[in-house]
Amino acid sequence: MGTKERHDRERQAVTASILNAARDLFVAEGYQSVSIRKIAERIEYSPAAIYSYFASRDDIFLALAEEGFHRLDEKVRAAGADTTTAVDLVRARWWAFYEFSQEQPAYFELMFVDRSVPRITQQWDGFELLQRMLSEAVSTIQRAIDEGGFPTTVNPNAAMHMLWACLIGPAVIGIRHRLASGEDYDALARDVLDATIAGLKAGITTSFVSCKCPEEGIAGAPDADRADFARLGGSPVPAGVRRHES
Amino acid sequence: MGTKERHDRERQAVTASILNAARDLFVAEGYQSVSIRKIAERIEYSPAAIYSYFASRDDIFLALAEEGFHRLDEKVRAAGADTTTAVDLVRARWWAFYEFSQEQPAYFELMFVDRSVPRITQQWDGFELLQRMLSEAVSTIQRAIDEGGFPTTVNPNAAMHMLWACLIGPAVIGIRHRLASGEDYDALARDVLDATIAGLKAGITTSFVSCKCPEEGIAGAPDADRADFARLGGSPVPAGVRRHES
DNA sequence: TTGAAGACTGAACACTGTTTATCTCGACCA
DNA sequence: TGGTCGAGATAAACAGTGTTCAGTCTTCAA
Repeated sequence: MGTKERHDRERQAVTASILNAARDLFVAEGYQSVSIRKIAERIEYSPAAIYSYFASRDDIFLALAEEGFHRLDEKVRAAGADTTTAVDLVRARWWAFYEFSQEQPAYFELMFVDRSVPRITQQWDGFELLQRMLSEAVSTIQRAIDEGGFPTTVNPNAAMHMLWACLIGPAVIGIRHRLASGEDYDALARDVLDATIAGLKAGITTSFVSCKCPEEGIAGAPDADRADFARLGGSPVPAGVRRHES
Repeated sequence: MGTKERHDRERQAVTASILNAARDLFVAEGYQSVSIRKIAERIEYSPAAIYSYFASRDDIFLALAEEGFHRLDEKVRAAGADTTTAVDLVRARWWAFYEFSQEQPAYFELMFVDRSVPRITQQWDGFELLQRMLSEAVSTIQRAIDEGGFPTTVNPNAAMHMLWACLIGPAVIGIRHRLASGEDYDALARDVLDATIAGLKAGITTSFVSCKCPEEGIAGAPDADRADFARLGGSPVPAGVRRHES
């Protein structure tokens, strides 16, 4: 009885067409101007039909954010193939992270900058990928420490978070065109990356510690129910964001 | 004939009440949820009335952004009074920048993170203040170089941009709650600031150069008419943002 | 053949920023 | 004092938004 299978295939096809339409609009005009009605028009369905595939507009963006993490992962993995030292690999991969922000500003915005959209929790489909990307980044730094590129006093997890935090700045500045015309965005990002790596090499004492046991962290957090387990790409569901709730 | 003066005073009073209402909503709920109708309700005017005081919703936010730069300026000036070295003063003032982002997230968002809102050009009222803040930040770094806290190879303007860029990351991560619960936002920001300062002390070669003559920069830029002279807080007017233009 | 389940739609609700025609009222001049 | 002019405020409308819901229509199993 292949009817159910066919049904599932059809549902998947429509789901994919919604995501395709959303992605087209989103890459072309930025995600703020992607509306349910525009998507509906593209796929030749009524706006209401979309709500039997995605619970809300944000859920469409959540799916696109997952796609974004896949794209970022691919780009980062491809970077630094020609490097010899682990420190150079760290540099090349985090430079790729910055490049991604400028090549795919709409994705980057969704994944790291914008409010409320990617509600990334342990339940989220892309959570495992995210965890893998993070641990990969940490282990590359660990290799650099083992090779002697970074001092042994460097905490690889803190260093990973620092590189990430440092490069979000130049990325946001680039996406939002916050420099004077004539000033070089890439040069600023390069300087920031160099300074951070130099700072790590200089062996600063870091105070950032990551919570190894999320359950404990959640239980101990003051706003445990809201905070859930947001990480890097994710934010908790802000209270009162859904307009039509009350 | 005091009628004109009284008229002007009344206009100013209504303008102020619009800004007060906008600020109240904006600090309480974030600026995304500030609507013309909500402001109108607060000041007991019709929504349309607001348009004889501000040309658009964004112009209200532009005024609030200017206010934000004043607040930031005050906070930064007050910081580091107890420091002895210029490097410590640099650290204290940029730490104040980060603190401002967490204490006044709505202002910070408006000033540095969000799209399209602060269209800050040379014509803008707050431009002079911004220029003064920037040159103050640069000269503090220059003092640190003169004192021997930073190597003489450090370009103070590049260093200022680097510190700014580095701290925007932790600020955005904090505003958007992008860490796992249990992880310490302030610790991450502190580590980033320490690493950047350590990197500067280590004497990296910067490639960022600032355009000293904005006119030339504008003329030379590919999209000169759109780019104008956006700086730090500012972004050019994005094409087609105003919905009712065409 | 019937009934249930699912997909889809049109219309509506409650919003948003902004524009326009209209009206009111105070100030000025004759 | 009476008339006129203009600034300021408004109601209503326009075009858009996300979302919900009652109803229709198709498909499929019993």
